[in-house]
Amino acid sequence: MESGPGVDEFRRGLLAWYGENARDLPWRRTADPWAIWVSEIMLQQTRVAAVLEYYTRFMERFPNAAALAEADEAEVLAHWSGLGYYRRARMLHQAAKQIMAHGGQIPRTVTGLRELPGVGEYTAAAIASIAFGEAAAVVDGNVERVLIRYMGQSEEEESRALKTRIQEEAARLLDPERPADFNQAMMELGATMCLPRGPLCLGCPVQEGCATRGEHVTAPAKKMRSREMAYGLFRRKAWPKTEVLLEQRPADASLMAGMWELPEIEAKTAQEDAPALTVRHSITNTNYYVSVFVLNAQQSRELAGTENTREWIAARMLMEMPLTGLSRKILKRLKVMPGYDGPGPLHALEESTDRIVL
DNA sequence: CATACGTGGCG
DNA sequence: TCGCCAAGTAT
Repeated sequence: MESGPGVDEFRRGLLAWYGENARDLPWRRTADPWAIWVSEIMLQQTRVAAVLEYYTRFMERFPNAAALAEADEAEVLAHWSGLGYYRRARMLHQAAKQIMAHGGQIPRTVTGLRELPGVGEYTAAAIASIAFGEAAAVVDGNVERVLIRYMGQSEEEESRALKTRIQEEAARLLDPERPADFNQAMMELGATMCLPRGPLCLGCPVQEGCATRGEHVTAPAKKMRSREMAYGLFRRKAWPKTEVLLEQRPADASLMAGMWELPEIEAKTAQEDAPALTVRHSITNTNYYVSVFVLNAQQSRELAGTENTREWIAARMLMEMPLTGLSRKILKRLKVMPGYDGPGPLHALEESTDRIVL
């Protein structure tokens, strides 16, 4: 009853392939549960390439749960700024506090981990297996796609039944001797070989037992909406004391609550000059076409009133602000704040930069 | 169970 | 200028 057809071959083939092809990623070089936990949260719905730009810097500042628990939320968000899904950062912060309030030990089991805010079925299984060796099968988007293809799928199967079948198949195939490697191998296979479109079946280690060799129906996508808007980059004082006007989103906003951004201005208002910058920014299913106008302190008086907090922020402080990704992007493009040189500590605004370039 | 939640890159 | 994604969770 233990192993159905082909299970041993599946495990052997997959693990051998993973041994040869695993990408060298920072969170694969550690056995520290905290480091693995942080990586799993950052990787939720987020590309590896994007996480790499944040992970090391975050871990240097918050090397353990205690460090994060002691930090202010604003600083946590500042280190997450641009990564998206900020609720993840808030929940991770809450979870760290929760752990420190209960003795400081990270739970070692799926059941225990599942209690933590921000840790769902996938993440609990990932941490339990990778950090603690529990034989729990992970099912993320990659694994789901791999298994649907591997098992085959009938037209009339209900989605609930399919989910169950995927979970069961993942558990059946899981190598109980090496759950950490097996789970990561499954995800790696989905991420690098069993691609959503154009799967690389010829190089697939489990091709032989695969029912479909790559067929996969994808759900029709939702329509994108478009919206035009404009931001004002209001500035005052000369370099290096330059300040820009920022506005804080309401604490109860559904989107990016409590984070700071440039003040929005009337998109239609006749601006004398062309925008200093135009960018597209898509959030969920809305494409924002954003124009940014550079304005002076005088003109800030023409701003519409708001309940929100507005403050003049020194350019050199921007790195420490929990900015929205869009405002961060704009401030970097306009060289009001420096970009990152990849992973590493935050660096201060360089003194060599003479003045704002527009 | 559907929906909201962010972002940057690519064709 | 536009569609689609990528290691999910909470409600």
